[in-house]
Amino acid sequence: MGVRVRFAPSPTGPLHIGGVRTALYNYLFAKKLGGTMVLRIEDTDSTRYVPGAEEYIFEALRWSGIAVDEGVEQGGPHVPYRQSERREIYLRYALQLVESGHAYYAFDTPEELEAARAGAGETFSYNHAVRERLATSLRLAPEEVRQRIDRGDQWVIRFKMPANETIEMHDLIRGDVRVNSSTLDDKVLYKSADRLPTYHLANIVDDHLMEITHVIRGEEWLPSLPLHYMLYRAFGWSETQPLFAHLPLILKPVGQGKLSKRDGDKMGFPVFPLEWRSAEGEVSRGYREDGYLPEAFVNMLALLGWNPGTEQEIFSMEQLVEAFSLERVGKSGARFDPEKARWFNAQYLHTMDNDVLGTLLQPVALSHGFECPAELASRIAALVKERATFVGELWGLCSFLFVAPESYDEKSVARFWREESPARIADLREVLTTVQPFTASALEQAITGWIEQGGYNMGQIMNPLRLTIIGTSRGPSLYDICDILGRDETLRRIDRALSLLP
RNA sequence: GGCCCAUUCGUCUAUCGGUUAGGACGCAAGAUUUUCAUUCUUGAAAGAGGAGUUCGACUCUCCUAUGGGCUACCA
Repeated sequence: MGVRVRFAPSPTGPLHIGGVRTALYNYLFAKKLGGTMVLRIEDTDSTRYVPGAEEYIFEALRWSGIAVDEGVEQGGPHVPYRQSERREIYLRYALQLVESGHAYYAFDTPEELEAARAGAGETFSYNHAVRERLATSLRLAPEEVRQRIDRGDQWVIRFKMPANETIEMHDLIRGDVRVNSSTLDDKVLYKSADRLPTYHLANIVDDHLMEITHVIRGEEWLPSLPLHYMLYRAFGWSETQPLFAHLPLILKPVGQGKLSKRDGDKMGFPVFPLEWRSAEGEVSRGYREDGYLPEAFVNMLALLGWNPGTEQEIFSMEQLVEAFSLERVGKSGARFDPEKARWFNAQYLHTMDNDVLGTLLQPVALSHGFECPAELASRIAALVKERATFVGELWGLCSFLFVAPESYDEKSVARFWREESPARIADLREVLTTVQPFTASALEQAITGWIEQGGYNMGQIMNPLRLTIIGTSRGPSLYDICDILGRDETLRRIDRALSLLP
């Protein structure tokens, strides 16, 4: 049987980039091995359900280019893929565990547990040491248990974690891990209040039923791995238990802790793939809306915690699939670096097709009131793309081609506009009236020839000339600029500058 | 507090007992350019500390420190 992996997010809000990376690694692993990628929605906490979160997850994966083979949207042999629609399944399995003696009913109310915790300090643990004394089916007579349930008392089913047993586990990234079962507590598997399982039960049951072969998830799940091993054993599924790989976490760029929703706004970079508007109207930035190219975003995420073992850094999705392996995923948490994210985007932008960039530029120009033919837009894109990090910067880098300068940058004037500049530019202007054709190469020839003839140096002439035409001292080749502007506009701008500048 | 995981330049990382510890981002300098950016070259920059094991440890073991995660009727 082929490899089957799953990405199983909880619709409690927008997926953050750590989640996207987990999905990505699952996807790369599956595709590399010709396997299947399953998307399962783990909405077993009715109190934390956030409307729209599910659609957000789907769209984020789509935008990132992470294709799902089976799931809520695409269906598959194990429908439904939304856990809230699988309620009966979980109850059946929870009951099976009670019957086999691996789990038990507990009637403690949340308030009672809270009181117990408060009384015992932080050390209270619902485990082998205390369970016999609590209100559970372990202590209560069977009739009373039945009575309480029939009466409608709230109950939960807890896993009966054995005492003092060494649980030996294996992780594809971390190697062997062992832990003594006495340090573990009796986790709730199922709650009567909403007739829904908790993560642990639903997870194991679904991974088993959906024939998942590899569980690739965040490191925050490592502490519950022993429980999951014990659950597989209790069900008698150890033989077909999936292999586990726990991914290192993505940490804040500065300070302590893992990357959180709030870091983005605080430090000026998105932590979400797509923009998200909360019910309260709060807006969180997204990579897509910030102008990142999905290919760059994915490339950047892939290298955060994984490396190919070579010095290659730019990878298409196909190349990532080809190069990916869990063996080369790192063990330690990776601090997120917004600067490197920008660098990746710039790399992709610089190699983007000029025609494509041109079509992106056209609507922006139009929004500023300028109709820009495709061919021209493409030329302009070629001229300025290497100076940009984001598509959104393109307009700012080329707007001078559409709008004549209203004023002249003070610093540039102070630096380049000399006493003799007006006369020389006026002389050069006359040369420009005769250049034929008015193209970049002809202009270059004519202007450099004139400069040489006059015994000037390039900077002495070109800098003031640039100032008159675009109003600043920075930008692409002036010959190209004049070419695009055309003779009339070029001369008009020079005349205007000569009348305004000292 | 308890349990688990981790620890190489500021950051992401390579190294799977023997290397001048390599690359990338960022930073600095230089070159190119009419300017700015790009590009190229160069530079500064690292094995947490202490014990072992070994002819030899960044690499293996232990301890300490630090960082991270978990410790819910959340995932």
